[in-house]
Amino acid sequence: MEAGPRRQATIRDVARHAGVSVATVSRVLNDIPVVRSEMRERVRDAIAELGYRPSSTARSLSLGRSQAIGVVAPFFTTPSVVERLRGVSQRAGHHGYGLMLFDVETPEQRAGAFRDFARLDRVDGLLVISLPLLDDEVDALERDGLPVVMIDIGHPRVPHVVIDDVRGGELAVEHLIARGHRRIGFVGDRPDNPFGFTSSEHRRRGFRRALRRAGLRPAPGLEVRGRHGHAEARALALDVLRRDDRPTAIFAASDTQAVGVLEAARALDLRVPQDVAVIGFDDIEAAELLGLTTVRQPLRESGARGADLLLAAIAGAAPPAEELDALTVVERRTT
Amino acid sequence: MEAGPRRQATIRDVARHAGVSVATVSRVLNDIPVVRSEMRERVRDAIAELGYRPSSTARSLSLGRSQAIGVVAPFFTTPSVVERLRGVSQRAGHHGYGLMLFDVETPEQRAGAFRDFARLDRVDGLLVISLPLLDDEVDALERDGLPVVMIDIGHPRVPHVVIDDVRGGELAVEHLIARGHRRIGFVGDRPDNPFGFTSSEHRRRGFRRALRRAGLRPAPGLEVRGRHGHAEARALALDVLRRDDRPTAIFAASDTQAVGVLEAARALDLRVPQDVAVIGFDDIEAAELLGLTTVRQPLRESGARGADLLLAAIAGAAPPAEELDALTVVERRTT
DNA sequence: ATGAAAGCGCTAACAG
DNA sequence: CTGTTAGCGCTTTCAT
Repeated sequence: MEAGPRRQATIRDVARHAGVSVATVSRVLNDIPVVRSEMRERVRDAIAELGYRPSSTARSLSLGRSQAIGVVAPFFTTPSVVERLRGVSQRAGHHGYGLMLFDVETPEQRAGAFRDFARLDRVDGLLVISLPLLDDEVDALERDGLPVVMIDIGHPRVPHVVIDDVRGGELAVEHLIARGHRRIGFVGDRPDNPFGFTSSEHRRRGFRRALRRAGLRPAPGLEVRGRHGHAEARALALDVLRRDDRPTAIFAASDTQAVGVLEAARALDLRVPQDVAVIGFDDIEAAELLGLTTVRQPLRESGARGADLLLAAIAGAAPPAEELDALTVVERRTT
Repeated sequence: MEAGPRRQATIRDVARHAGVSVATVSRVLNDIPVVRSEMRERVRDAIAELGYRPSSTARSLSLGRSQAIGVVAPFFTTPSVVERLRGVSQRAGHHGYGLMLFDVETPEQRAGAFRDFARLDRVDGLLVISLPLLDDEVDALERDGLPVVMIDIGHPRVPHVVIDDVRGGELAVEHLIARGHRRIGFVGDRPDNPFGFTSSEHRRRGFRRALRRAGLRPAPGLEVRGRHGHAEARALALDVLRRDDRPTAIFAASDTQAVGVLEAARALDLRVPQDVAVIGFDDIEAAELLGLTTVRQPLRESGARGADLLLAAIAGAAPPAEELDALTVVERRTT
């Protein structure tokens, strides 16, 4: 039952066991071709017999890099982050990099994640998803020489991959207008949200622009904003849908919020899309399941691109800012 | 523009700058009370002026531990994993542990994740979610003295946290029977799935037991199994729902599969729950959004408990196997 | 082609 | 209370 305290074999044990020097073992480990094949064999055998596994911590210290990247994001408050993470994971894994997660669920944690010295140094670079970076933070990161790439939100001094949220908002509204809607509501995040998310406001700008361009004027009461989340969106939508001048369609700044709108419609016994049409934004997994029409943004790809940029930055390049332009309306059953 | 190659300050720089020894700096860093407050001040100032951040890699090497735990799981194929991860993240963060992710999306990756020597040593323990461990793997892990805890699936020699899936299957079917259903179908995973998931079969056992107990006999054609995923489940459900002896209710072994059943029902213009009732398992986030009746298992809590057990194991304890028993049917709109 | 030895940055005896 | 120093396990000159 007792797992005897059998110390892990070290490179020295292997060297001794194989009757060679540690340098030789290291060379074998790193596939450095100079080693005679006979030696190589001896070392390989010793490794197998001892069940030796190199210590990546020691390796990191010696090399000055860790082969891991950190990902800072609100993983569980924002479903789209998980989707992006898929892309990140795929690319990072492909290049032999490990993934260290820093979940940020509250504004306090947010500050902590960047200040957390103890943790930050064990990654070779940082990927920041959906969270804006303050100038001080960028200063600090630059001072430390830690490569950073942002996804879904930009900063003038940081390479990032974003989409054109304003255009996305336009697309959504153009879709509704094309279907004959003239009184269109909007449900989104409040501009002063604690994390500083900005995409909702950009999408609202697109919403307004599309209305204006179509000769429509946004009715003030039909635009509502609140905390992110489907429950909050539900409450907001309830208000809007109870008005006398109830909109015939609602654009929600995210699929999560669109779900809230759908819930509100059901609560009021309104049929979707006959009584009220709904379009969301993102195309998270649940959107397909719910049959939600939405503006699709390439979530997985944004993660993949972000990871690639970061890897390039770690390798010494100075990656550019990128704008992904694959926004499309995915029409399903809610419009 | 050039981020001048300003080398990171080390503990020695701080010591020099403050006119003390590295040992003293180390003591200040680790809050060891013996240091005179005057010294402490000097050190603190030096740290601030130099913008010094301790290297956790060096610390890990010296200490022999990394303050991080690894999580191995099929993160993106199984939505419930993400939910469990919330619990893990919360507890790990609470105890100052970092999280290293090892995503396993294919059976090949699966083998790799456990063999990946280079990565495994940088965590103090391993949490394995929803993936069975082979005896050899457990041997290897024990030999290396790496603490492991499993979630959602057990192994005789590994502490784990599971639920009673058989009982869960019973609950689902009892719920349907209580609503008058007598011809009940089942959609689940095939027993020989590539990852070796087992919960579906256990739930099926519960399904059968409940039928038997109610004096009903399972009609062979109404029980179907295939690859995991909603698309596959949809196809399977389509077959079942097209039969002459179409069931009046279907128990899906997971919410993901229940979604497929719902899609099939819609494709055939069957009303839910009038023409066919559907109950799932897990209570993932989408279940609420879809109004899916389901057997709720405490996903977040399983993650939290697993993390706590692992932390205890790392601290030297020998944690037990645990069975969470908070299974309940959450009735929504599909039954 | 191989080995000896000097780090990488930190912790923890041990001395004083 | 503070400093000296020997590791932690690996990589990498520099010799040979």
